[in-house]
Amino acid sequence: MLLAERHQLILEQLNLHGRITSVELAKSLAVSEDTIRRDLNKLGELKLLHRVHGGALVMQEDSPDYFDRLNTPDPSKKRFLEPALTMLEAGQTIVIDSGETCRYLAQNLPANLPLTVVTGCPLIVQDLMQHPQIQVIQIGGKMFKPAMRTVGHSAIEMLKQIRFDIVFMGICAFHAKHGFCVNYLEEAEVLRATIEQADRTVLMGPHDKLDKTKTYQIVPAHKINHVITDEGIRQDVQTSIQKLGIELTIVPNN
Amino acid sequence: MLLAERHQLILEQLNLHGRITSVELAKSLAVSEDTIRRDLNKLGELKLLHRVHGGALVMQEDSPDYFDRLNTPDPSKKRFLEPALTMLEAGQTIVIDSGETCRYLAQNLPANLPLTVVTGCPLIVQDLMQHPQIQVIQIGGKMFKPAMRTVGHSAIEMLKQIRFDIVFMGICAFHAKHGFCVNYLEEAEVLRATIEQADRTVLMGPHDKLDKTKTYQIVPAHKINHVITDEGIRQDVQTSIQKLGIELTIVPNN
DNA sequence: CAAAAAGATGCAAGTTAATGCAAATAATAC
DNA sequence: GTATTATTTGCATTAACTTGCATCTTTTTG
Repeated sequence: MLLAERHQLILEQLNLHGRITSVELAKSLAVSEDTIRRDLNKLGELKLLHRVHGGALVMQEDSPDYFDRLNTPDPSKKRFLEPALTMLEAGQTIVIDSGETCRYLAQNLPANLPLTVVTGCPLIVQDLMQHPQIQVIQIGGKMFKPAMRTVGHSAIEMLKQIRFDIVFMGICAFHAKHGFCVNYLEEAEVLRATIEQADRTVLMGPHDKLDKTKTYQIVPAHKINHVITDEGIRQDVQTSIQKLGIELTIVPNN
Repeated sequence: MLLAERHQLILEQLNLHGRITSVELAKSLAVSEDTIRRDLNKLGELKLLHRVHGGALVMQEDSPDYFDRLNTPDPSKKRFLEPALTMLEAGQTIVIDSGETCRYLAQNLPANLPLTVVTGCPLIVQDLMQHPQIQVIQIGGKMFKPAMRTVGHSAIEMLKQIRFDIVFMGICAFHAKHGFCVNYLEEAEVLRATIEQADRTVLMGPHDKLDKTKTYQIVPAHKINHVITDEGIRQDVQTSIQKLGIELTIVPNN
Protein backbone atom coordinates (compact mmCIF):
# COMPACT_ATOMS: atom_id res chain seq x y z
CA MET A 1 0.00 0.00 0.00
CA LEU A 2 1.27 3.39 -0.94
CA LEU A 3 1.67 6.03 1.69
CA ALA A 4 -0.56 8.53 -0.10
CA GLU A 5 -3.17 5.84 -0.45
CA ARG A 6 -3.03 5.14 3.24
CA HIS A 7 -3.38 8.81 4.01
CA GLN A 8 -6.47 8.90 1.86
CA LEU A 9 -7.96 5.94 3.69
CA ILE A 10 -7.21 7.50 7.04
CA LEU A 11 -9.03 10.68 6.08
CA GLU A 12 -11.95 8.69 4.76
CA GLN A 13 -12.25 6.71 7.96
CA LEU A 14 -12.03 9.93 9.88
CA ASN A 15 -14.82 11.60 7.93
CA LEU A 16 -16.94 8.56 8.43
CA HIS A 17 -16.63 8.38 12.18
CA GLY A 18 -15.49 11.82 13.19
CA ARG A 19 -12.77 10.19 15.27
CA ILE A 20 -10.22 7.46 14.99
CA THR A 21 -7.59 5.91 17.24
CA SER A 22 -4.06 5.01 16.28
CA VAL A 23 -4.61 1.43 17.42
CA GLU A 24 -7.72 0.95 15.29
CA LEU A 25 -5.98 2.35 12.25
CA ALA A 26 -2.90 0.20 12.73
CA LYS A 27 -5.11 -2.86 12.87
CA SER A 28 -7.37 -2.01 9.96
CA LEU A 29 -4.56 -0.89 7.69
CA ALA A 30 -2.16 -3.62 8.81
CA VAL A 31 0.80 -1.42 9.56
CA SER A 32 2.55 -0.66 12.82
CA GLU A 33 1.22 1.95 15.17
CA ASP A 34 4.44 3.87 14.64
CA THR A 35 3.63 4.29 11.01
CA ILE A 36 0.12 5.40 11.79
CA ARG A 37 1.41 7.95 14.26
CA ARG A 38 3.81 9.31 11.67
CA ASP A 39 0.89 9.51 9.25
CA LEU A 40 -1.35 11.27 11.73
CA ASN A 41 1.36 13.74 12.64
CA LYS A 42 1.96 14.54 9.01
CA LEU A 43 -1.75 14.96 8.26
CA GLY A 44 -2.07 17.05 11.36
CA GLU A 45 0.70 19.36 10.16
CA LEU A 46 -1.19 19.74 6.91
CA LYS A 47 -4.31 20.69 8.88
CA LEU A 48 -6.21 17.83 7.33
CA LEU A 49 -7.15 16.45 10.71
CA HIS A 50 -6.96 17.35 14.34
CA ARG A 51 -4.24 15.29 15.96
CA VAL A 52 -4.89 14.39 19.59
CA HIS A 53 -3.38 12.01 22.11
CA GLY A 54 -4.52 8.55 21.14
CA GLY A 55 -5.63 9.27 17.62
CA ALA A 56 -7.27 12.07 15.67
CA LEU A 57 -10.51 13.99 15.30
CA VAL A 58 -12.01 15.67 12.26
CA MET A 59 -11.06 19.26 11.64
CA GLN A 60 -13.83 21.53 12.71
CA GLU A 61 -13.83 24.38 10.29
CA ASP A 62 -17.19 25.60 11.50
CA SER A 63 -17.53 26.98 14.98
CA PRO A 64 -19.59 24.64 17.12
CA ASP A 65 -21.41 27.43 18.82
CA TYR A 66 -24.43 28.76 17.03
CA PHE A 67 -24.21 32.11 18.72
CA ASP A 68 -20.72 32.75 17.44
CA ARG A 69 -21.96 32.29 13.91
CA LEU A 70 -24.96 34.42 14.65
CA ASN A 71 -22.83 37.49 15.01
CA THR A 72 -20.55 36.85 12.07
CA PRO A 73 -22.67 35.83 9.13
CA ASP A 74 -20.83 34.39 6.19
CA PRO A 75 -22.17 36.02 3.03
CA SER A 76 -20.54 33.36 0.88
CA LYS A 77 -23.42 31.08 1.78
CA LYS A 78 -25.71 33.31 -0.22
CA ARG A 79 -24.59 31.62 -3.39
CA PHE A 80 -26.75 28.62 -2.58
CA LEU A 81 -29.89 30.73 -2.64
CA GLU A 82 -30.48 31.30 -6.29
CA PRO A 83 -31.20 27.68 -7.24
CA ALA A 84 -33.44 27.39 -4.19
CA LEU A 85 -35.45 30.46 -5.08
CA THR A 86 -36.20 29.17 -8.57
CA MET A 87 -38.02 26.20 -7.03
CA LEU A 88 -40.57 28.37 -5.28
CA GLU A 89 -44.07 29.01 -6.53
CA ALA A 90 -46.86 31.14 -5.12
CA GLY A 91 -49.10 29.36 -2.66
CA GLN A 92 -46.65 26.66 -1.65
CA THR A 93 -46.10 25.52 1.88
CA ILE A 94 -42.40 25.14 2.57
CA VAL A 95 -40.19 24.37 5.55
CA ILE A 96 -37.14 26.46 6.22
CA ASP A 97 -35.01 24.69 8.79
CA SER A 98 -32.63 26.33 11.21
CA GLY A 99 -29.04 27.10 10.27
CA GLU A 100 -27.14 29.88 8.65
CA THR A 101 -27.76 28.94 5.04
CA CYS A 102 -31.45 28.53 5.69
CA ARG A 103 -31.63 31.87 7.38
CA TYR A 104 -30.24 33.50 4.29
CA LEU A 105 -33.00 31.87 2.33
CA ALA A 106 -35.63 33.22 4.72
CA GLN A 107 -34.14 36.68 4.57
CA ASN A 108 -34.04 36.72 0.80
CA LEU A 109 -37.44 35.43 -0.15
CA PRO A 110 -38.93 37.72 -2.81
CA ALA A 111 -41.36 40.24 -1.37
CA ASN A 112 -44.10 39.49 -3.86
CA LEU A 113 -44.26 35.73 -3.35
CA PRO A 114 -47.10 34.48 -1.16
CA LEU A 115 -46.01 31.40 0.74
CA THR A 116 -46.67 29.54 3.95
CA VAL A 117 -43.36 29.03 5.72
CA VAL A 118 -43.10 26.47 8.50
CA THR A 119 -40.10 26.50 10.82
CA GLY A 120 -38.98 25.45 14.26
CA CYS A 121 -36.44 28.23 14.55
CA PRO A 122 -37.53 31.46 16.25
CA LEU A 123 -34.84 33.44 14.45
CA ILE A 124 -36.35 32.56 11.12
CA VAL A 125 -39.80 33.43 12.39
CA GLN A 126 -38.46 36.82 13.28
CA ASP A 127 -36.77 37.24 9.92
CA LEU A 128 -40.10 36.65 8.23
CA MET A 129 -42.31 38.77 10.45
CA GLN A 130 -41.87 41.81 8.27
CA HIS A 131 -42.56 39.96 5.06
CA PRO A 132 -45.88 41.19 3.64
CA GLN A 133 -47.00 38.03 1.92
CA ILE A 134 -45.79 35.17 4.01
CA GLN A 135 -47.79 33.30 6.58
CA VAL A 136 -45.49 31.86 9.21
CA ILE A 137 -46.18 28.70 11.17
CA GLN A 138 -43.98 28.10 14.17
CA ILE A 139 -43.45 24.49 15.20
CA GLY A 140 -43.72 24.33 18.97
CA GLY A 141 -41.82 22.24 21.45
CA LYS A 142 -38.82 22.29 23.70
CA MET A 143 -36.16 24.71 22.54
CA PHE A 144 -32.96 22.85 21.75
CA LYS A 145 -30.19 25.34 22.19
CA PRO A 146 -27.35 23.81 20.14
CA ALA A 147 -29.52 23.79 17.02
CA MET A 148 -31.64 26.80 17.85
CA ARG A 149 -34.83 24.94 17.09
CA THR A 150 -37.76 23.21 18.73
CA VAL A 151 -37.61 19.46 19.26
CA GLY A 152 -39.49 16.72 21.05
CA HIS A 153 -42.81 14.97 20.85
CA SER A 154 -44.97 18.10 20.61
CA ALA A 155 -42.93 19.30 17.68
CA ILE A 156 -43.24 15.99 15.89
CA GLU A 157 -46.98 15.75 16.51
CA MET A 158 -47.48 19.20 15.10
CA LEU A 159 -45.37 18.42 12.05
CA LYS A 160 -47.42 15.31 11.36
CA GLN A 161 -50.46 17.46 10.73
CA ILE A 162 -48.96 19.51 7.95
CA ARG A 163 -47.88 18.58 4.46
CA PHE A 164 -45.05 20.41 2.77
CA ASP A 165 -44.29 21.07 -0.86
CA ILE A 166 -40.59 21.60 -0.26
CA VAL A 167 -38.34 21.26 2.77
CA PHE A 168 -35.09 23.25 2.79
CA MET A 169 -32.36 22.12 5.16
CA GLY A 170 -28.67 22.74 5.61
CA ILE A 171 -26.33 19.86 4.90
CA CYS A 172 -25.04 18.92 8.29
CA ALA A 173 -23.49 15.70 7.07
CA PHE A 174 -24.50 13.80 3.97
CA HIS A 175 -23.09 10.52 2.77
CA ALA A 176 -24.34 8.42 -0.13
CA LYS A 177 -24.13 5.26 1.93
CA HIS A 178 -24.87 6.54 5.42
CA GLY A 179 -27.49 9.10 4.55
CA PHE A 180 -28.30 12.49 5.99
CA CYS A 181 -26.99 12.79 9.55
CA VAL A 182 -26.76 15.13 12.51
CA ASN A 183 -25.08 15.08 15.88
CA TYR A 184 -28.07 15.00 18.18
CA LEU A 185 -30.77 12.42 18.56
CA GLU A 186 -33.50 14.93 19.34
CA GLU A 187 -32.70 16.96 16.28
CA ALA A 188 -32.63 13.87 14.07
CA GLU A 189 -36.10 12.82 15.24
CA VAL A 190 -37.64 16.14 14.34
CA LEU A 191 -35.91 16.42 10.99
CA ARG A 192 -36.98 12.90 10.11
CA ALA A 193 -40.60 13.76 10.87
CA THR A 194 -40.28 16.89 8.77
CA ILE A 195 -38.90 15.09 5.73
CA GLU A 196 -41.60 12.46 6.11
CA GLN A 197 -44.24 15.10 5.44
CA ALA A 198 -42.54 16.64 2.42
CA ASP A 199 -43.00 16.12 -1.28
CA ARG A 200 -39.45 17.21 -1.85
CA THR A 201 -36.40 17.66 0.36
CA VAL A 202 -33.62 20.01 -0.67
CA LEU A 203 -30.26 20.17 1.11
CA MET A 204 -28.08 23.25 0.74
CA GLY A 205 -24.51 23.67 1.91
CA PRO A 206 -20.81 23.67 1.17
CA HIS A 207 -19.21 20.62 -0.43
CA ASP A 208 -17.17 19.72 2.62
CA LYS A 209 -20.33 18.59 4.37
CA LEU A 210 -20.77 15.91 1.76
CA ASP A 211 -19.20 12.49 2.18
CA LYS A 212 -19.28 13.07 5.95
CA THR A 213 -21.27 11.35 8.64
CA LYS A 214 -22.41 12.18 12.15
CA THR A 215 -23.83 10.10 14.92
CA TYR A 216 -27.54 10.00 14.05
CA GLN A 217 -28.99 9.22 10.66
CA ILE A 218 -32.08 11.25 9.84
CA VAL A 219 -32.98 9.45 6.66
CA PRO A 220 -31.14 7.28 4.13
CA ALA A 221 -29.65 9.19 1.24
CA HIS A 222 -32.28 8.22 -1.33
CA LYS A 223 -34.95 10.12 0.61
CA ILE A 224 -33.26 13.36 -0.37
CA ASN A 225 -34.41 14.82 -3.68
CA HIS A 226 -32.00 17.62 -4.36
CA VAL A 227 -28.59 18.77 -3.16
CA ILE A 228 -27.27 22.27 -3.76
CA THR A 229 -23.56 22.62 -3.15
CA ASP A 230 -20.48 24.36 -4.53
CA GLU A 231 -17.77 23.53 -7.01
CA GLY A 232 -15.38 21.89 -4.59
CA ILE A 233 -17.33 18.64 -4.67
CA ARG A 234 -15.22 15.60 -5.59
CA GLN A 235 -16.06 13.79 -8.79
CA ASP A 236 -16.68 10.45 -7.08
CA VAL A 237 -18.99 12.05 -4.54
CA GLN A 238 -20.83 13.73 -7.36
CA THR A 239 -21.43 10.50 -9.23
CA SER A 240 -22.41 8.59 -6.10
CA ILE A 241 -25.08 11.19 -5.38
CA GLN A 242 -26.39 11.24 -8.93
CA LYS A 243 -26.47 7.46 -9.03
CA LEU A 244 -29.07 7.62 -6.26
CA GLY A 245 -31.33 9.71 -8.49
CA ILE A 246 -30.72 12.83 -6.46
CA GLU A 247 -30.73 16.05 -8.40
CA LEU A 248 -27.46 17.93 -7.94
CA THR A 249 -26.96 21.64 -8.44
CA ILE A 250 -23.42 22.97 -8.27
CA VAL A 251 -23.02 26.70 -7.82
CA PRO A 252 -19.80 28.59 -8.62
CA ASN A 253 -17.44 29.37 -5.77
CA ASN A 254 -17.93 33.13 -6.24
CA MET B 1 -12.50 7.20 24.54
CA LEU B 2 -10.00 9.85 23.58
CA LEU B 3 -9.31 12.68 25.96
CA ALA B 4 -10.02 15.33 23.35
CA GLU B 5 -13.25 13.58 22.54
CA ARG B 6 -14.26 13.60 26.17
CA HIS B 7 -13.51 17.30 26.35
CA GLN B 8 -15.80 17.88 23.41
CA LEU B 9 -18.57 15.87 25.01
CA ILE B 10 -18.21 17.80 28.23
CA LEU B 11 -18.54 21.09 26.40
CA GLU B 12 -21.51 19.77 24.49
CA GLN B 13 -23.26 18.70 27.66
CA LEU B 14 -22.48 22.03 29.17
CA ASN B 15 -23.90 24.02 26.29
CA LEU B 16 -26.95 21.84 26.40
CA HIS B 17 -27.77 22.36 30.06
CA GLY B 18 -25.84 25.47 30.98
CA ARG B 19 -24.43 23.66 33.98
CA ILE B 20 -22.98 20.28 34.80
CA THR B 21 -21.67 18.52 37.89
CA SER B 22 -18.50 16.47 38.16
CA VAL B 23 -20.46 13.51 39.47
CA GLU B 24 -22.91 13.50 36.58
CA LEU B 25 -20.10 13.70 34.08
CA ALA B 26 -18.12 10.92 35.72
CA LYS B 27 -21.16 8.70 35.53
CA SER B 28 -22.22 9.54 32.00
CA LEU B 29 -18.71 9.32 30.57
CA ALA B 30 -17.71 6.32 32.67
CA VAL B 31 -14.45 7.68 34.03
CA SER B 32 -13.41 8.58 37.55
CA GLU B 33 -14.36 11.88 39.07
CA ASP B 34 -10.65 12.69 39.30
CA THR B 35 -10.37 12.54 35.57
CA ILE B 36 -13.42 14.72 35.13
CA ARG B 37 -12.00 17.27 37.55
CA ARG B 38 -8.73 17.35 35.65
CA ASP B 39 -10.73 17.82 32.45
CA LEU B 40 -12.81 20.61 33.92
CA ASN B 41 -9.73 22.34 35.30
CA LYS B 42 -8.03 22.14 31.94
CA LEU B 43 -11.07 23.42 30.05
CA GLY B 44 -11.40 26.14 32.63
CA GLU B 45 -7.80 27.21 32.03
CA LEU B 46 -8.59 27.41 28.34
CA LYS B 47 -11.58 29.61 29.15
CA LEU B 48 -13.91 27.16 27.50
CA LEU B 49 -16.05 26.88 30.59
CA HIS B 50 -16.48 28.44 33.98
CA ARG B 51 -15.12 26.08 36.59
CA VAL B 52 -16.94 26.15 39.91
CA HIS B 53 -16.99 24.00 43.01
CA GLY B 54 -18.95 20.87 42.18
CA GLY B 55 -18.84 21.18 38.41
CA ALA B 56 -18.87 23.88 35.75
CA LEU B 57 -21.05 26.54 34.18
CA VAL B 58 -21.09 27.89 30.66
CA MET B 59 -18.70 30.72 29.87
CA GLN B 60 -20.35 34.03 29.36
CA GLU B 61 -17.34 36.08 28.43
CA ASP B 62 -18.87 37.79 25.40
CA SER B 63 -21.96 38.93 27.26
CA PRO B 64 -21.48 39.02 31.01
CA ASP B 65 -25.13 39.86 31.31
CA TYR B 66 -26.83 37.98 28.56
CA PHE B 67 -29.60 40.55 28.36
CA ASP B 68 -27.53 43.71 28.23
CA ARG B 69 -26.83 43.52 24.54
CA LEU B 70 -30.52 43.90 23.77
CA ASN B 71 -31.98 47.27 23.03
CA THR B 72 -33.83 48.83 25.91
CA PRO B 73 -36.36 51.19 24.40
CA ASP B 74 -38.57 52.03 27.35
CA PRO B 75 -36.76 51.38 30.61
CA SER B 76 -39.65 52.82 32.59
CA LYS B 77 -41.44 49.53 32.19
CA LYS B 78 -38.67 47.90 34.15
CA ARG B 79 -40.22 49.07 37.37
CA PHE B 80 -42.85 46.37 37.12
CA LEU B 81 -40.21 43.71 37.22
CA GLU B 82 -39.17 43.67 40.81
CA PRO B 83 -42.49 42.47 42.27
CA ALA B 84 -42.69 39.85 39.52
CA LEU B 85 -39.22 38.54 40.24
CA THR B 86 -39.99 38.03 43.92
CA MET B 87 -42.73 35.57 42.99
CA LEU B 88 -40.34 33.23 41.26
CA GLU B 89 -38.95 30.06 42.77
CA ALA B 90 -36.52 27.53 41.41
CA GLY B 91 -38.13 24.74 39.46
CA GLN B 92 -41.32 26.57 38.54
CA THR B 93 -42.92 26.49 35.13
CA ILE B 94 -44.03 29.94 34.09
CA VAL B 95 -45.50 31.59 31.03
CA ILE B 96 -44.08 34.83 29.78
CA ASP B 97 -46.45 36.30 27.26
CA SER B 98 -45.49 38.58 24.40
CA GLY B 99 -45.28 42.33 24.83
CA GLU B 100 -42.69 44.83 25.88
CA THR B 101 -43.14 44.54 29.62
CA CYS B 102 -43.00 40.78 29.44
CA ARG B 103 -39.85 40.94 27.39
CA TYR B 104 -38.19 42.94 30.09
CA LEU B 105 -39.12 40.24 32.51
CA ALA B 106 -37.56 37.58 30.29
CA GLN B 107 -34.44 39.65 29.81
CA ASN B 108 -34.02 40.23 33.52
CA LEU B 109 -34.53 36.80 34.97
CA PRO B 110 -31.70 36.08 37.41
CA ALA B 111 -28.96 33.97 35.87
CA ASN B 112 -28.94 31.44 38.71
CA LEU B 113 -32.65 30.61 38.76
CA PRO B 114 -33.62 27.34 37.10
CA LEU B 115 -37.06 27.67 35.50
CA THR B 116 -39.09 26.33 32.65
CA VAL B 117 -40.38 29.24 30.62
CA VAL B 118 -43.22 28.72 28.17
CA THR B 119 -43.97 31.34 25.55
CA GLY B 120 -45.53 31.83 22.17
CA CYS B 121 -43.30 34.73 21.27
CA PRO B 122 -40.10 34.04 19.30
CA LEU B 123 -38.49 37.22 20.58
CA ILE B 124 -38.74 35.98 24.12
CA VAL B 125 -37.42 32.61 23.11
CA GLN B 126 -34.38 34.32 21.68
CA ASP B 127 -33.92 36.46 24.76
CA LEU B 128 -33.74 33.31 26.84
CA MET B 129 -31.58 31.16 24.62
CA GLN B 130 -28.36 32.17 26.30
CA HIS B 131 -29.70 31.85 29.80
CA PRO B 132 -27.76 29.03 31.40
CA GLN B 133 -30.48 27.63 33.61
CA ILE B 134 -33.75 28.08 31.78
CA GLN B 135 -35.51 25.50 29.70
CA VAL B 136 -37.58 27.18 27.04
CA ILE B 137 -40.78 25.75 25.60
CA GLN B 138 -42.07 27.40 22.47
CA ILE B 139 -45.81 27.19 21.86
CA GLY B 140 -46.31 26.39 18.19
CA GLY B 141 -48.95 27.61 15.83
CA LYS B 142 -49.67 30.25 13.26
CA MET B 143 -47.65 33.40 13.81
CA PHE B 144 -49.98 36.30 14.50
CA LYS B 145 -48.02 39.34 13.47
CA PRO B 146 -49.86 42.11 15.36
CA ALA B 147 -49.16 40.39 18.68
CA MET B 148 -45.89 38.73 17.71
CA ARG B 149 -47.09 35.41 19.03
CA THR B 150 -48.43 32.07 17.94
CA VAL B 151 -52.19 31.54 17.88
CA GLY B 152 -54.71 29.02 16.65
CA HIS B 153 -55.84 25.50 17.39
CA SER B 154 -52.36 23.95 17.47
CA ALA B 155 -51.24 26.52 19.99
CA ILE B 156 -54.26 25.89 22.22
CA GLU B 157 -53.88 22.13 22.00
CA MET B 158 -50.27 22.40 23.04
CA LEU B 159 -51.09 24.71 25.92
CA LYS B 160 -53.70 22.28 27.21
CA GLN B 161 -50.96 19.75 27.86
CA ILE B 162 -48.93 21.91 30.20
CA ARG B 163 -49.66 23.24 33.66
CA PHE B 164 -48.20 26.53 34.80
CA ASP B 165 -47.30 27.85 38.21
CA ILE B 166 -47.53 31.47 37.15
CA VAL B 167 -48.57 33.24 33.96
CA PHE B 168 -47.20 36.72 33.35
CA MET B 169 -49.03 38.90 30.86
CA GLY B 170 -49.11 42.54 29.97
CA ILE B 171 -52.28 44.43 30.79
CA CYS B 172 -53.76 45.09 27.42
CA ALA B 173 -57.09 46.21 28.87
CA PHE B 174 -58.44 45.32 32.27
CA HIS B 175 -61.78 46.26 33.74
CA ALA B 176 -63.34 45.06 36.99
CA LYS B 177 -66.67 44.49 35.29
CA HIS B 178 -65.62 43.55 31.75
CA GLY B 179 -62.58 41.51 32.61
CA PHE B 180 -59.26 41.10 30.81
CA CYS B 181 -59.61 42.01 27.14
CA VAL B 182 -57.68 42.26 23.88
CA ASN B 183 -58.39 43.48 20.38
CA TYR B 184 -58.16 40.24 18.45
CA LEU B 185 -60.25 37.13 18.68
CA GLU B 186 -57.40 34.77 17.91
CA GLU B 187 -55.22 36.27 20.57
CA ALA B 188 -58.03 36.11 23.13
CA GLU B 189 -58.55 32.41 22.48
CA VAL B 190 -54.93 31.57 23.12
CA LEU B 191 -54.63 33.74 26.19
CA ARG B 192 -57.79 32.22 27.62
CA ALA B 193 -56.37 28.73 27.15
CA THR B 194 -53.15 29.84 28.80
CA ILE B 195 -54.82 31.27 31.87
CA GLU B 196 -56.96 28.15 32.10
CA GLN B 197 -53.83 26.10 32.72
CA ALA B 198 -52.31 28.39 35.32
CA ASP B 199 -52.33 28.32 39.11
CA ARG B 200 -51.85 32.04 39.13
CA THR B 201 -52.18 34.81 36.58
CA VAL B 202 -50.25 38.05 37.00
CA LEU B 203 -50.87 41.13 34.87
CA MET B 204 -48.20 43.81 34.63
CA GLY B 205 -48.54 47.24 33.08
CA PRO B 206 -49.10 50.96 33.44
CA HIS B 207 -52.23 52.20 35.24
CA ASP B 208 -53.80 53.67 32.12
CA LYS B 209 -54.53 50.17 30.86
CA LEU B 210 -56.81 49.61 33.83
CA ASP B 211 -60.50 50.43 33.68
CA LYS B 212 -60.32 50.02 29.91
CA THR B 213 -61.94 47.48 27.64
CA LYS B 214 -61.31 46.05 24.20
CA THR B 215 -63.39 43.98 21.85
CA TYR B 216 -62.74 40.46 23.08
CA GLN B 217 -62.86 39.35 26.68
CA ILE B 218 -60.22 36.78 27.54
CA VAL B 219 -61.49 35.96 31.01
CA PRO B 220 -63.67 37.71 33.59
CA ALA B 221 -61.78 39.85 36.06
CA HIS B 222 -61.96 37.45 39.00
CA LYS B 223 -59.83 34.93 37.13
CA ILE B 224 -56.86 37.23 37.51
CA ASN B 225 -54.87 36.77 40.72
CA HIS B 226 -52.48 39.67 40.77
CA VAL B 227 -52.08 43.04 39.10
CA ILE B 228 -48.81 44.99 39.12
CA THR B 229 -49.21 48.60 38.09
CA ASP B 230 -47.91 52.08 38.93
CA GLU B 231 -48.94 54.91 41.22
CA GLY B 232 -51.23 56.65 38.77
CA ILE B 233 -54.05 54.21 39.49
CA ARG B 234 -57.32 55.87 40.54
CA GLN B 235 -58.62 55.13 44.02
CA ASP B 236 -61.96 53.74 42.83
CA VAL B 237 -60.24 51.43 40.33
CA GLN B 238 -57.96 50.26 43.08
CA THR B 239 -60.82 49.36 45.41
CA SER B 240 -62.84 47.70 42.66
CA ILE B 241 -59.91 45.45 41.90
CA GLN B 242 -59.24 44.61 45.49
CA LYS B 243 -62.92 43.91 46.11
CA LEU B 244 -62.59 41.06 43.63
CA GLY B 245 -59.89 39.47 45.79
CA ILE B 246 -57.17 40.37 43.32
CA GLU B 247 -53.82 41.15 44.82
CA LEU B 248 -52.61 44.59 43.78
CA THR B 249 -49.00 45.76 43.78
CA ILE B 250 -48.35 49.43 43.08
CA VAL B 251 -44.81 50.42 42.13
CA PRO B 252 -43.49 53.98 42.35
CA ASN B 253 -43.46 56.07 39.19
CA ASN B 254 -39.66 56.50 39.37
C1' DC C 1 21.70 -2.04 -15.70
C1' DA C 2 23.90 -1.00 -11.36
C1' DA C 3 24.89 1.95 -7.67
C1' DA C 4 23.53 5.60 -4.83
C1' DA C 5 20.08 8.29 -2.64
C1' DA C 6 15.80 8.98 -0.64
C1' DG C 7 11.85 7.35 1.55
C1' DA C 8 9.04 4.12 4.20
C1' DT C 9 8.63 0.84 7.74
C1' DG C 10 9.14 -1.73 12.05
C1' DC C 11 11.53 -2.57 16.29
C1' DA C 12 13.55 -1.34 20.72
C1' DA C 13 14.46 1.85 24.27
C1' DG C 14 13.38 5.78 26.72
C1' DT C 15 9.99 9.55 27.57
C1' DT C 16 5.70 11.69 28.30
C1' DA C 17 0.77 11.67 29.12
C1' DA C 18 -3.44 9.82 31.08
C1' DT C 19 -5.82 7.57 34.59
C1' DG C 20 -7.38 5.79 39.03
C1' DC C 21 -6.56 5.24 43.89
C1' DA C 22 -5.63 6.96 48.50
C1' DA C 23 -4.76 10.44 51.75
C1' DA C 24 -4.95 15.18 52.98
C1' DT C 25 -7.27 19.56 52.46
C1' DA C 26 -10.91 22.92 51.19
C1' DA C 27 -15.70 24.15 50.47
C1' DT C 28 -20.44 23.58 51.47
C1' DA C 29 -24.49 21.96 53.98
C1' DC C 30 -26.94 21.17 58.29
C1' DG D 1 -19.83 23.95 65.41
C1' DT D 2 -19.83 19.00 62.77
C1' DA D 3 -20.85 16.18 58.78
C1' DT D 4 -20.68 15.82 54.09
C1' DT D 5 -19.09 16.53 49.71
C1' DA D 6 -15.72 18.19 46.47
C1' DT D 7 -11.00 19.02 45.56
C1' DT D 8 -6.04 18.67 45.47
C1' DT D 9 -1.83 16.15 45.71
C1' DG D 10 1.30 12.38 45.24
C1' DC D 11 2.02 7.97 43.49
C1' DA D 12 1.67 3.70 40.71
C1' DT D 13 0.18 1.75 36.47
C1' DT D 14 -0.82 1.66 31.95
C1' DA D 15 -1.07 3.52 27.36
C1' DA D 16 0.67 6.53 23.93
C1' DC D 17 4.38 8.81 22.07
C1' DT D 18 9.25 9.96 20.30
C1' DT D 19 13.65 8.87 18.80
C1' DG D 20 17.36 6.34 16.76
C1' DC D 21 18.54 2.73 14.00
C1' DA D 22 18.43 -1.27 10.86
C1' DT D 23 16.00 -3.07 6.94
C1' DC D 24 13.62 -2.92 2.83
C1' DT D 25 11.64 -0.54 -1.24
C1' DT D 26 11.41 2.91 -4.64
C1' DT D 27 13.45 6.44 -7.28
C1' DT D 28 17.23 8.72 -9.34
C1' DT D 29 21.28 8.94 -11.98
C1' DG D 30 25.30 7.85 -14.58
